[in-house]
Amino acid sequence: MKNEDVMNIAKKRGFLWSSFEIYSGVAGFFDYGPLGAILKNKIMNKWREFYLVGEGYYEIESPTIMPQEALKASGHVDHFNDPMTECKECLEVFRADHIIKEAIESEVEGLENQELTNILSNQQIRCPRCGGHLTHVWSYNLMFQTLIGAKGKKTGYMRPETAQGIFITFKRLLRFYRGKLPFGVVQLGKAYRNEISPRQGVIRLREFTQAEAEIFVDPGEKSHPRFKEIENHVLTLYPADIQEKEEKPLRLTAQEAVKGGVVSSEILTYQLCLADKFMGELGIPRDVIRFRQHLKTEMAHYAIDCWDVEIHTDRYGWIEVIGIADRADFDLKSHSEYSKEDLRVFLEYDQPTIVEKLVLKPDMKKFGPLFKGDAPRIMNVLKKTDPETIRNAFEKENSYNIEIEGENYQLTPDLLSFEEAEETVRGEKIYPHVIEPSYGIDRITYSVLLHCFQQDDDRNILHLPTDIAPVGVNVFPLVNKDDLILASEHIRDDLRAEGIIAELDTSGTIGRRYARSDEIGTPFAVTIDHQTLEDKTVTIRERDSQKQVRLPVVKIPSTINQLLMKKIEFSKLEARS
RNA sequence: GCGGCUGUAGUCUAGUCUGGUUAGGACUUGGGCCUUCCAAGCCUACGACCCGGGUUCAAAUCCCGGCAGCCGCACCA
Repeated sequence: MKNEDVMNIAKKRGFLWSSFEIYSGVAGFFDYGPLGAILKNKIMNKWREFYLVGEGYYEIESPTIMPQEALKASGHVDHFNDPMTECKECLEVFRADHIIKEAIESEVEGLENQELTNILSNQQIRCPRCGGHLTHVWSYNLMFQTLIGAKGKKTGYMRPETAQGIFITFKRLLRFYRGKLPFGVVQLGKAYRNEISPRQGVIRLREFTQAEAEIFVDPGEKSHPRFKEIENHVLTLYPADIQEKEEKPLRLTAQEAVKGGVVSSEILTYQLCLADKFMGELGIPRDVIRFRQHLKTEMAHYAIDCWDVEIHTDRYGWIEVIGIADRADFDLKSHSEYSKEDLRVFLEYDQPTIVEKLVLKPDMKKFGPLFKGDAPRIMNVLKKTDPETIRNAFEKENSYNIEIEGENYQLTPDLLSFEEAEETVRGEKIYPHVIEPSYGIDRITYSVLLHCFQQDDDRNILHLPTDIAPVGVNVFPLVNKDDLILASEHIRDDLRAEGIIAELDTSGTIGRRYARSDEIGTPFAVTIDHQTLEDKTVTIRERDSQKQVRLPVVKIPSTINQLLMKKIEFSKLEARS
């Protein structure tokens, strides 16, 4: 459907409102209204059904404010920081590093703003559009910065993604999973990016909700135990080379995608299928979903393979709603280096292997007195050096020099001896690779509204799947007579007691009530009429078919519940009655 | 961040150019009448000049600034 119609209805009926409206609003922020909040929660809960229940991944919740160090390690402090410059003449804004790179053809990544400013003036680089002078370089950081504590000495940022909370707590998680790969951890929550000029409604938000899973796997074992279950699942794949050739996307089964090397691994393909099934259960039609592989140029340097799940929209074209990446060992390695914590996993071999090894034996009686205070430092370096190198040096030059912080130390054969030793190696420590499906919940919610909405003549219908529709059932007295209203109230209360969100509407005529009910996507309506008072039966009306079935009042709550949970079909009820 | 266009009830809109009485209409919504199945009809009520400043006896209307939206540019690890 059309963006405009959907957004109008979303606004009118309480799904989505732009935030801070009475203060004229702030771009990039949206409120979920009463129905929107339920819908979003139901989508998130369905996600949990897939990943927590289905896959057995546990959920964690970490803070939305993160200290600078953590984001330094993740690369966000440096890479999320764009150096900008403005032309004083035509007022055009540019990325300073891009301009310089083009002008002098050398890499300037990682330079300070002052250095970039100096290069701009020294090299007399001018505005590429009008030749005007450029201003000093300033940083535009896409992270929201804040200060932690009363004295505000510690810099913090609103997290730009939920994933980092999982990587940072990896050691604890590994222990929780008793040290064995593979395992998955998920987090659902808010993330923040201070976009320069967000202008695409709920598609580009400054505060948005992510649902991310981090699946830690053995780098040598990227299969999936349940791949068999999905091997015939057909996906619409749009690989990088096909994009470059400007050809049409491929329709392949999961098995074909793996065998043909289209997707880099079984587990990644499994994740694509899972995402496809998820979108299907949200009522997104097949033909508006495709899986687009990142081009080499757009893929982060550490990623092995990355696929975006894209949904087609009339307004914004194909939009990314899910990113599924093989991030390799980048994050854990980086956090290991910055935090000095060992974030590796011990992988035990099937069979222990015995290796012949040269072992270095320093003669501490001579070593200590000779180097005195420096001895521990030298020992430290020696431990990291391959004994073979040292022995070779001794054979050639009868000495081996090491340099530590400018100081030079000479080691001679009398200080060290070598020994051949047998060592049993039971395994090795490795950084697991990370498979990351990352869902943009707001974009998905928007896509669901967009593609479930339908206009037939004058009738607006939101064809939401029954299990994510905000209101489960509406209860209507056919006409506003006291005894019918009273009976309706009882039925509504019975439905609520069953755990169903049920509403009573007595306003306007019956047709108007059905219309309102359809427009917010309520799958069923129960109508109370004169016959109800005589034989204790009511009708259930199905939103999509507009058909009605008459059932005894006592059966209503359980029947509606089963219909909503998709345990029975409405057409089966029809057949029975 | 830049430029152009725009901003009147929940929605669509008249009025703005050319300043002047109580800002008009339609739909929606609330209440009522009627009504025994899909936005019918009748009565009735609620509801708006984006915000701030300036000019003027007087500003929805003219001017300046801000905010927001749309379009184009730029940005989008």
